[in-house]
Amino acid sequence: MPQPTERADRILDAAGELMIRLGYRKVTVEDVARQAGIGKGTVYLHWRTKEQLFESLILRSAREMITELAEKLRRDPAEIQPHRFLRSAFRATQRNPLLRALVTSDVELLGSLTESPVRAREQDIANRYYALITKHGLVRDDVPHLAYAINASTLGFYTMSSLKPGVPELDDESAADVLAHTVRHAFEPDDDPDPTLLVSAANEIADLFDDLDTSYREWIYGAPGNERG
Amino acid sequence: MPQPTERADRILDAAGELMIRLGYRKVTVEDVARQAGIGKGTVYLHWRTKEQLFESLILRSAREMITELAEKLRRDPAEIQPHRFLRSAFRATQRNPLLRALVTSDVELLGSLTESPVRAREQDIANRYYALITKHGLVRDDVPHLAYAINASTLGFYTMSSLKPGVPELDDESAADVLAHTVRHAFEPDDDPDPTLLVSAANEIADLFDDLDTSYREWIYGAPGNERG
DNA sequence: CGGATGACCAGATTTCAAATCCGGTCATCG
DNA sequence: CGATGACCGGATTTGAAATCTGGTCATCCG
Repeated sequence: MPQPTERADRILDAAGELMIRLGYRKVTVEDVARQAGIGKGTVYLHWRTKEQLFESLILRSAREMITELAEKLRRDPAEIQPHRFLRSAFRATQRNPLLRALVTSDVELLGSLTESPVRAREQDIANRYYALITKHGLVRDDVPHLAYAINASTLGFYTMSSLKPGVPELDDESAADVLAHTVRHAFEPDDDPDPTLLVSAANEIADLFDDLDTSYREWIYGAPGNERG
Repeated sequence: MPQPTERADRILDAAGELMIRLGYRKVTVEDVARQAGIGKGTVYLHWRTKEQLFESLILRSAREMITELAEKLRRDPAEIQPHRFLRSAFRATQRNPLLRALVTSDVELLGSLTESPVRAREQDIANRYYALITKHGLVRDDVPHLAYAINASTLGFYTMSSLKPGVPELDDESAADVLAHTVRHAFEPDDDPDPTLLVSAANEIADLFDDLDTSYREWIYGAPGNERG
């Protein structure tokens, strides 16, 4: 059982570069191995199938994003406010082609990975976040179907460029501002939240993220012998 | 030059039924003719190409929707308020498979029609509506990039079911309510608008819709001899 | 006559079998 | 004992022949 996550990372780097260029379908395991400077068989010492290799790749991106958000949260607890948090999540997603492909269900890039369990996990995190901000009173209490509401009103920002060629494009920064405005007014109470309350809420979700970070790490680098959750 | 829009409508009915069942690509002009009880050549007395026939079909649906919205607007000018108007537009779109396919860029159903000029027209109407509600003070004045904002935060409601299998589905009625809530709080002023102001705004856009109605009618039923805009 | 029709044409699409490719294994090598 | 790539069978691609279909127009009614 090879522990060296360093080699696993090299393989994932190779897979990532090829995937962004060619898409899941057209990348062969042999391509990945060659690009990583190892033999094909070696890839299978880390993952049982091509599919699991690429799921790990996406999960690594998700993990990077979660880590980044957790850090931001600890540095500035006000970041827990929906309009700030969802703005950062949007920016982080837009910056990473793999995550962008994931939320837009980009078949070109993801191929059959569209239905991968990673998506369900992301949704799971989102739901925990919603529960938490609700509990801490960071969203107004007259919003019907909060999870649906936030998901729906947010989703369009991710898919605009691919679905609405008519509307003039907006740079990510501006789009993020618009998203923040929408969330701020549509879902948050009019008054600014109590700062001390922000701290506890921020810590709570940052802790959750740290847990996820660990479990993601396990999944990504876990040797093929270990079964999957 | 055949004037009988009655026959044109029968052809469009046939095309519509087949398109919803099979999608643009798999419907043949001969199928349409047979279903309409006429000869294939007769179809070409009304439209120059298969593509224009199906564009007319979609345009007819768009026209029905516009007519319905204009009526509603005249009956109750308060319908001009963004949250009311966009709610109705959403409901009307969801009810019509063709329009739904149009806003979601459903390739399965639309085939190459995805890039048809109809989409640009729809966007054009939307922009005129935005300009009008802005002029009449029906949206708050601190919203950055209003057109983009409304488009983006609205779009997700249309694409939720196809892009987010994770989130529990919501019936159209409830989803429309959520949409209305979002628009009301994100983009409208806190205070309710002046009723007399609503009337003039409502009339103005209803007039615009009547104009569009006429020009759509021209396009849909115009004989192939007449050139296209 | 003048509107309606369907046989007809060329280009596009589908079919199907042969050729190639690729995910996954495992005997062998260092 | 970890790493490798030749090898296997099922999946995918290829390409040429067969079929289909958008669009035309000579002919046929009313």
